[in-house]
Amino acid sequence: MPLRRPDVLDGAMRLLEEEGLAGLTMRRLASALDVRPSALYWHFADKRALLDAMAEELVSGVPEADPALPWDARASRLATGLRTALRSHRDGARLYAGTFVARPHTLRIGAALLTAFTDAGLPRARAMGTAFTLLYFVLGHTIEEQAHEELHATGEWDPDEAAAATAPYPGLAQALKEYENSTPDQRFTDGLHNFLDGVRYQLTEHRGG
Amino acid sequence: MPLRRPDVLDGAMRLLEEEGLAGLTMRRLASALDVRPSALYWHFADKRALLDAMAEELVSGVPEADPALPWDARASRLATGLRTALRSHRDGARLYAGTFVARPHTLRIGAALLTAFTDAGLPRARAMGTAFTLLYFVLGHTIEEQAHEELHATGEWDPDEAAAATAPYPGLAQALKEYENSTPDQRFTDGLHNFLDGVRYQLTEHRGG
DNA sequence: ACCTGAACACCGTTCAAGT
DNA sequence: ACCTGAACACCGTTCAAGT
Repeated sequence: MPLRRPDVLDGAMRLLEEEGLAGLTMRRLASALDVRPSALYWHFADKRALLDAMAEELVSGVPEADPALPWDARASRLATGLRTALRSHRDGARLYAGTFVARPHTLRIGAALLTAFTDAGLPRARAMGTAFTLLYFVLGHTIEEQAHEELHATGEWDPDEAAAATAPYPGLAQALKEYENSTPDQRFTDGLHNFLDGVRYQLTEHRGG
Repeated sequence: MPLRRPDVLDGAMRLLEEEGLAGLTMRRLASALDVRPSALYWHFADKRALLDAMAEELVSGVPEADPALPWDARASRLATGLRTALRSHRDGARLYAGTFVARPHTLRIGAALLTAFTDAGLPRARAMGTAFTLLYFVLGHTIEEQAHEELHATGEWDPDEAAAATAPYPGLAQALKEYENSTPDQRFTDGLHNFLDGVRYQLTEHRGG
């Protein structure tokens, strides 16, 4: 039976898991699907289109935020849901960041975030900027998490080297150590709460001025 | 006269400007320097090492923050200085984000940011998280800026396509339009100020609790 | 509709050998 | 100390031709 577009997409997601983003090549994907490389170009115009579709697939499961919830709970759930989705595949955050374009699910999440912040009471342009800033936080944090995991998993992490590099800045070394005492989940939640507190602060400022 | 390490680095920075990150290959660099590709490997262990050195070069000019300044002015100057440095070369932000490792200037900037936030009164681990969050903002914002510029410069920007994509979300389309009415500088400054307001809010919270 | 065969124009990297 | 020559093991992509 012939290969279909979704089969190619599925194969690509599996290959990503096994080989990581750097190991995901059209030629390897073809051979995993038992087909010649040129066959893939029947289903996707080029590699970029495949990566875009993969990024879309990745965030397709981010749940809608219940509109009955208050704005901060909605923003919080969207951010957490996005992080979970990005973490659901190896190199997911980097894959997504590399294809950050206007596609249905991405727009859906962006629109929902925006609505949360306009509902909070921010003017539209500012709500847009706030939504972007939250996305930068989620992406940056999750990229960092996954890079960290990858380094440890592949045994590339050298504690001595890290210690040597931070030696000129003992305060930084100490702060990093304390920072890494908490779990990634905890650090993400803390950062998210600080962010939302910042938005609340903007709101009181606005009411006052 | 023979090629030296700094010559290779300089050539690479110039090639980045002309060709962008995707066009920066070892082979093209070699031919720009009038040398065979293998010659480059005498000066740099591999391409990754060259990119790391380029990223370091990029942020080497970020000025020290005057320690006499209040913490928020220091954080603000560091963030602005970093953005300026990243914007000083084509694809600078993407180059830097792709090599975000422990190198002297990067550590120097990180340590300075950390000190700003501990001086503000945040506990060490929280100050560290705050510093990371600010870095995510600067990187994310600058990557987005440069991607936007690149799309316009190469004529790949299609307003009709953009309009069609956001059509299902009129609120989003409208907010994006208003958001893009201001300059990138203004948007960056706004985001930065909101961020610093958030830190100030954390501080009052902390004093109270 | 979907795939193969064969090619094109590239990559990064290694390493013996040259000067 | 610095470079060449020559090769190895890859890439993404195109396109005529097959079924």
